[in-house]
Amino acid sequence: MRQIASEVDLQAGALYQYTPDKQSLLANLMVEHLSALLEEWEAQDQPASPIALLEAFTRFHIRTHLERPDAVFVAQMELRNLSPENLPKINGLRDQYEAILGQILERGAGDKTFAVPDKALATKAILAMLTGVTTWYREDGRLALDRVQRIYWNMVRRAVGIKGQG
Amino acid sequence: MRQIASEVDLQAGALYQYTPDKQSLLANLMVEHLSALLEEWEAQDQPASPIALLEAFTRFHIRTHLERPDAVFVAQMELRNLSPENLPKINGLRDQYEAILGQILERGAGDKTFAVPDKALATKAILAMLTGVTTWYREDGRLALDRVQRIYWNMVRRAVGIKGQG
DNA sequence: GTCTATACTCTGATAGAC
DNA sequence: GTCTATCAGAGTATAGAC
Repeated sequence: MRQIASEVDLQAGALYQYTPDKQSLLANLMVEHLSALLEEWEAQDQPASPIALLEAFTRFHIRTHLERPDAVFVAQMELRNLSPENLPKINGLRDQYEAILGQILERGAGDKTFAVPDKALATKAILAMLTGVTTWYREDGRLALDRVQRIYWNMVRRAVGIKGQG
Repeated sequence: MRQIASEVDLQAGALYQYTPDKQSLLANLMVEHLSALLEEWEAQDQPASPIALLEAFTRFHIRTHLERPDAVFVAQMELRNLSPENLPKINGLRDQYEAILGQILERGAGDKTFAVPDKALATKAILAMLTGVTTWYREDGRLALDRVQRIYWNMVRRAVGIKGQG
């Protein structure tokens, strides 16, 4: 709390005007992060075809996660510090987000565009792969965002068994 | 330290017979974890063909990581708590491990068995995908290890552009 | 090699003045 | 709404007895 206060040029005690305690602060950060992702996806143009939709989601996930490295870091590293009261709420939001990809895979598998033997597992695998960009991406690195998105989309596309283009 | 001591039925002070301080304890845990992975891979039978080698690595990574969930958790979550002296050593070991997969992709790309546009990126993407199993796998869950290995291998195989089998 | 006791520091949170 | 001052507890680590 003292470190946070110092970042905003306050004394630690003054923070308690803005949060009842540290746990609420953490939980709210995570709720806002996940809610923002969900809302931003909803607000986006969503293509009709499963392939275009999967590509849109892939690019969306990479872009949004690289835009907020701090929030992503907190959401990943501080899960274990959520109280038993707050954990279910955050897990619910994570499940909602995961369900977006799950449903895309479902649709693509339904009309035989994708070949995924286990949709739940493929969902988790793809999300882990995509979220992984946040661990190595540097804005001043050798790869521009669009190039990263292309390369990952190429792997996702092949992982779900879409034919063509090698 | 008090929690650790209690787990082994000691008082906190007694732990300092076994480690000079907490930071060394953490660093040693990580070094041993990563070294064990490297040694275990070296000791394994290593197929000659890139495809068989990639499958062997995929199954190896999943199996070993599911065998030591605690070590994997610590290695992922406590990186940020390594001192500037210890961080480079651990990063070096991580790089060594990553290089195993990197070289496999290199070989497969060299003889045109794989089609990977960016080897460094594919390495990171595949590792993130595979390591992700530790976040959801439960021993009493619906999927046996071998089934998980098969499904992931199927996705890895396709992600690197190996033809056939859908 | 383990214990008890303790030094010292840091932490989250509260009280009361302004 | 922010400050100073402070509390109670926990943290790592050390000292000295056994």
